[in-house]
Amino acid sequence: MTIEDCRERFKAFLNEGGLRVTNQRLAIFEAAFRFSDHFTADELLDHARSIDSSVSRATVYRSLPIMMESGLLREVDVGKDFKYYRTEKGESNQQAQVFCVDCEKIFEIDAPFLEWYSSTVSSKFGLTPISQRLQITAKCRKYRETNACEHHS
Amino acid sequence: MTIEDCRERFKAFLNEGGLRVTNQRLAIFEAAFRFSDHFTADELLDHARSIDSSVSRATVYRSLPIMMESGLLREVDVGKDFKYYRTEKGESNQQAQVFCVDCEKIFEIDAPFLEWYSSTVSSKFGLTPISQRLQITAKCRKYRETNACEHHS
DNA sequence: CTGCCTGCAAACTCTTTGCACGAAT
DNA sequence: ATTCGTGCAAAGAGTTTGCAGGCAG
Repeated sequence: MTIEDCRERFKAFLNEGGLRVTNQRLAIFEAAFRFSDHFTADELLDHARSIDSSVSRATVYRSLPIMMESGLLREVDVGKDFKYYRTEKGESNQQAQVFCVDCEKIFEIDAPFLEWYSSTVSSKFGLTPISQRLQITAKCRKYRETNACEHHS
Repeated sequence: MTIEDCRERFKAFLNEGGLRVTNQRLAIFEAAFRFSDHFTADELLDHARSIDSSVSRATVYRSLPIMMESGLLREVDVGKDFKYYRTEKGESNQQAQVFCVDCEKIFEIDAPFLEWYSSTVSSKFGLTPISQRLQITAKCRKYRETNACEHHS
């Protein structure tokens, strides 16, 4: 999906839900989609303000759930005390994250077995899976030695 | 490992690290090992206080990292704004969690492939895995309908 | 005795919320 | 004209930390 597709989908989602298409919401949308990568709520606020300086922190936090419900945003929890987000442009939903505690980057990889495995396991407990995530925490020796690494997430 | 083994291991860990064996630390240890299941920092505080009423919240929070370093405690993050903990009595470290959003219980299951998979993936990025977790979020239809379920974690 | 440990309370971080004003439909 | 949306500032939750006194070694 192109960003134009996503923007239309976002507007459609707002309309369908009786939600209003405001400049702030659009600015937050644009800011989110300018990240090629994971970002935090704080970083999103910065970028959104560079597009529309009136955007407030509260509106960012109020918009995040909306974008997640629309399926355009995904929350990534790596066990820190804040969350990362990532736009969802229609890729596979069966991904795992490798989070490096040294360079603090997040790498996404395909894990095609995840969904199958989750439903197999859940059904044993009489449960229905909503989502699954495989998260690997790792360290980077190169970064520890040189305080830099060529990784890009 | 029996709880006695674990207690000795804990004391040994403290001694080796030049840390002191205080009544509070022992009370927190005992409290943790009386849980057969996952618990929160708050619940741990309650139980520890029933053993030694002088235990404070601060000491609980200061003890948790120590117990994790000793390998006797594991942190379980289910994406809520607080963390769960679980004592580690020497079982497999290759487990996945199924977290039910309805009854809020956590089910642990063996996932023997996890470690292998993690190191395979991490090495592609030049990283060394520290830990991995597969976490499945699920819903319980029975609980939603009857507000009760017979699950036990 | 020495210095790590402790309880207390305040501080911190990220996130959420109440309120009155402002803007989309 | 209606409502929903917004910014601001304060509240909230869980966790961490500075400090003065306390206890283990």
